[in-house]
Amino acid sequence: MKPTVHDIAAHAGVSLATVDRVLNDRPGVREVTRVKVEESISALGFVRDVNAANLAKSRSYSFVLILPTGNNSFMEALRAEAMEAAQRAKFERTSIRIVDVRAFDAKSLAAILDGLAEERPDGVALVAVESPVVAAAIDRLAEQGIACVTLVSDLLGSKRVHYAGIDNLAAGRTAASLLGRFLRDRRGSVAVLAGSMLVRDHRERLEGFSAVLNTEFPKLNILPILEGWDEPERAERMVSSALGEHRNILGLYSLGAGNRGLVRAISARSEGEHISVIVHELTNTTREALKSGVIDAVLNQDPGHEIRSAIRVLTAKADNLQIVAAQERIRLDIFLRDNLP
Amino acid sequence: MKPTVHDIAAHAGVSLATVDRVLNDRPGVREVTRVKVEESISALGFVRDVNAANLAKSRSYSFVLILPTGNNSFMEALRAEAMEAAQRAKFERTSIRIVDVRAFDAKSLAAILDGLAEERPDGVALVAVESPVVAAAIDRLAEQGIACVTLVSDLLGSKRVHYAGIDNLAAGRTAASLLGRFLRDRRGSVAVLAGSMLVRDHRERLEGFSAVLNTEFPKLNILPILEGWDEPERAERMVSSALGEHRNILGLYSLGAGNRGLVRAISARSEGEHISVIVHELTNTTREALKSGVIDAVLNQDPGHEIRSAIRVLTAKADNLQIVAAQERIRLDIFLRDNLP
DNA sequence: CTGAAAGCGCTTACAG
DNA sequence: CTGAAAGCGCTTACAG
Repeated sequence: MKPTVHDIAAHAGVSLATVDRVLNDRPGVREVTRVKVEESISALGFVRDVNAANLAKSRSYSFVLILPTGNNSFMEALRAEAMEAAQRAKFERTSIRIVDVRAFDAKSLAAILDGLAEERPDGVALVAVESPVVAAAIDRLAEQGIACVTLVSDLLGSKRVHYAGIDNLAAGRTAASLLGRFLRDRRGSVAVLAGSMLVRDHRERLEGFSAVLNTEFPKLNILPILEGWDEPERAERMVSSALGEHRNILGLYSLGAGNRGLVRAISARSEGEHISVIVHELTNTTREALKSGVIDAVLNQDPGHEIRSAIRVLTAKADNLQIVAAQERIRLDIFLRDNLP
Repeated sequence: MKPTVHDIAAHAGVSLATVDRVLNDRPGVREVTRVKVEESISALGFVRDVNAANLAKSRSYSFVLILPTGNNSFMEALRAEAMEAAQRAKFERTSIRIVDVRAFDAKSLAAILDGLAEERPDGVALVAVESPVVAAAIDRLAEQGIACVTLVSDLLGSKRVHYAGIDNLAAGRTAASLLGRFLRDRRGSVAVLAGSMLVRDHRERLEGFSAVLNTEFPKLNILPILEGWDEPERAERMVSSALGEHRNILGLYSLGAGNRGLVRAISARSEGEHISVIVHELTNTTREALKSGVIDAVLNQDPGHEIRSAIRVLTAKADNLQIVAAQERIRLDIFLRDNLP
């Protein structure tokens, strides 16, 4: 039988309360007593039942997820997953509140974070915006012992305890590697559609992409970056005019959003050979384009995994428990037409 | 405040025991009483605290994982993950026993399954072997209410409650799709190295591979399958002689194990242009070959995810709870040199 | 068919 | 600094 606190108490000749004090590192125990109890703990191989402890404490967790608004398909999916998770969490004494913030609005985000100092949730997950005011707000929460996890977009240099998202440098490198292989031995140009070079994710993807393409596939040259602001209409215009202007475009990497416009622009082409296209995030648009052959590959991050992971990590941090690192690593999914889920 | 059984009892004017009977669908409650309690439950929006219930029941889970022996890198990784999971499980009142069985030995596997009828674990996970005796043994356990989950290799037609593994047809299709794109427009042969055509996984991968290659990439023709029995030495010999015999081999798909031999055979070639190579499972060998450029892509299933998923599913089934389907879907990972974990 | 009481493994005031 | 008792939200004999 697994030993319980009663067994420890009996073995050490102390009361339950004292065992509990030692177990939880609470003050007010004489050194000799503490040692005695600790010896019993290791002698009997005691491991605390966390669920029972949480029940006794009436422990419940309260987390806040701060998600950007906007009609971006990916962010919508992230929000839907967050709402499902919130629903399931109720059964495990965990309450999850979803807070909206305007996308890329560092000031508002920081203000929301500061506002949480009063509510004192057990943890916060946020899609970070790269800004010193946000980092400072995260650090203030950290001071108070409120753990912050960055979601999708990281904020290095802040005191966030974990990042639940993909490695964007690796994503860019992977895109280049795939595109280079798809275009094996051909000579020509590659267009890149980004959202904005002000966003770290996009900069990192571009950096990884450029590095691999330039060193490993020197026959392919990257055209000036198209900044589509993640807007379908603008993306369509930019891609269309690029396709018109440069007749030797062999490949296209879309590292941001707005892929509806990109698909329209490519589909509108009446002539020319197949262009190899790699985009990010599996949405209805990209799924259909993958099936129809307009897009060759989709790099994806699983919003469900990101949300579940963020919550698991926050829960673990709240109780100072270990996480299973491999389980929390967010994969870069590569989808072809043939392995769509 | 979240309502508890006490609140339900008070609201319905009955005792805790009766609430419990209704909650757990136990007999011996008059219909009127049952209705009264159920009304209170929905009126107060009661949801049962599963952890508290498990504590009260002194509920503990006992699962058996049946894993094939052999020095296959993938199976070793699976076993290592199982042992880690067993370690972690102790903290959650779950005991996991790992049982060895000779690989591909249907009779022994069935005997082990039958032997479990006495032990009566709460659930069993096994790497299935395609055989009627195994299916029958799984069904006998199912009759007794012992849930079986197939791991890595499925057994259709049996009463297993879940399959924790990849879609092997999709894996084969993906391999063909990648290889076809890597070899864009070229005309030549593709070699396929399998373990054995007697194993369902391998047959399915080949089926998916052939289907896509034949329909979408007609310039590539598949050479007669090399059966390497998952043994490095034999694989090396077969690949070497195939490379010697067929001078127009452009690509190679290894859908089984024994990749150490394959890498040696390819590395030994002194002449000829780059051959595009796609293999299964990320191991030390394939990781290094990916880095050095001998291999172009690795299709992988995450053994850690498979083990954790099997255990989560068994736990859920043991208590008749829902699983989060998306979380339990085992992805087909595609690794290039650029997105290695 | 129904209920009062004890218990699962821990924690928390409170008293000393 | 230490302990006895009650309690977290459920379930389980046992009695009626």
